[in-house]
Amino acid sequence: MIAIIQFAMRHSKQDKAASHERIVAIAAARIRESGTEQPGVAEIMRAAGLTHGGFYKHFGSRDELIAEAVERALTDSQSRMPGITTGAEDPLAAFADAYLSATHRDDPATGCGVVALGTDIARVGGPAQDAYRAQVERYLAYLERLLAGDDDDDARRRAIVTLSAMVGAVMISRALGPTPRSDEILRDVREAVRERRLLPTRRPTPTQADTPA
Amino acid sequence: MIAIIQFAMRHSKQDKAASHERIVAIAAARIRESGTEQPGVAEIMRAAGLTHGGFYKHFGSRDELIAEAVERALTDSQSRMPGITTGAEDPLAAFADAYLSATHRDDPATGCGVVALGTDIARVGGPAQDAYRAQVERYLAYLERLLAGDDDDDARRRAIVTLSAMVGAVMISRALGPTPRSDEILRDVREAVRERRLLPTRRPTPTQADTPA
DNA sequence: ATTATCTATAGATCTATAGATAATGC
DNA sequence: ATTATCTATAGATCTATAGATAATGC
Repeated sequence: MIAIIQFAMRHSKQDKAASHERIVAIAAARIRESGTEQPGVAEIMRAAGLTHGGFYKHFGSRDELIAEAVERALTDSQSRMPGITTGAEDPLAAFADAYLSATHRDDPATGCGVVALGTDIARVGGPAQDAYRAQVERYLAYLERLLAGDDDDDARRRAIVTLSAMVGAVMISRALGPTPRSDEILRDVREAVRERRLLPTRRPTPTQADTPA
Repeated sequence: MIAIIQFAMRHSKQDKAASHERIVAIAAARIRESGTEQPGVAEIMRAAGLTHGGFYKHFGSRDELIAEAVERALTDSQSRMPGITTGAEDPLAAFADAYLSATHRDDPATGCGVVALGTDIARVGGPAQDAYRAQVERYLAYLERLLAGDDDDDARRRAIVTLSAMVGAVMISRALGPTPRSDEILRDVREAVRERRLLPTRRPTPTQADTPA
């Protein structure tokens, strides 16, 4: 009665590893798009070309997959960093251009996990939160290195302000959708980062307003 | 057999309005804590001192409540703004102090919806997204006003960069939890905003590095 | 009489489990 | 023989609905 076309059902250990990898990769993309709660086991397995019943031979629970997927989502962006910046004349500018692009805004699934999972991570906690902390540290170390070489040693503070502005800009621009205001936000923050005008050395002019109007 | 103590069951129109209000207020808090998907109808109604069955006399669907709750969550923060800044010697500093505080980080339920709902809003869409856009506009207009009066008319761009940094800092600090790094991020961005060192006028010194090391 | 709320439940969906099936690998 | 995957389903949870109950308000 019911004819189900069954193609490519493999059973080797190698194939199991490939299945596991596919499940995690798909989950890592889906949770960046839709959060850690929305995608169900059945949907993820279907997208991996499998049925939901086999899921528990790969993971002890849905939570276990989500933890692994969060880690993957966060290291994903990191692994794409060298391709963006190596060989660039101005690595910071290249990074800002890629991070604060409409492409990044419009495709959270393949983008930075620090933005996409920002509001979910505190609710998940555990190893996923550790992975988040580690990725923030990597970003800060990276930005600090790129921002050093200026005339004072405030690179750490500049890295913090720069990361905050970049992450905030992408989150807000995504929430707005592809509107002119959204483009404007990406562009203004991109230029501020490129021109290194976030937390620059205090201007020498003593005309600082102590009491604002 | 089953004794249920039934207290304060009222039925006036006035009480219905009060119930509606309570449901929305509770939902607005819960979605900032846990996202727009997690809190269920039954849980929200229980928190409002009601049973889940009565819900559909107040709202056509759960989605309808969520839309109203998102709008409430976003205007909530706006309505608390005057109390923070009016009468302050430096309103921008007062705003930065409140926004980039550990208190705000540690209590999303009563905090800014632009941060708390940032990753959810694009998924919800509709009137909720319009409410988000409106709140971003209000923040930008407010910051632009506070940042004007400097020596150039870049206030709009500074408002964009400032809002991005503030929103990003609170989101990241929340994701990290109450750690030293988290405190550091809040503090550094707070000081950068207070000192108006985000996108200040380009320094007059012509020693700008055109070709970075 | 009207209606705000309550109790009870239908229907859908989701996680997790049990047992069957069809490959791999000794 | 082992095991990766499949089919089928139990159990829990959630939205939404139906009908009962107990107030308000004419």
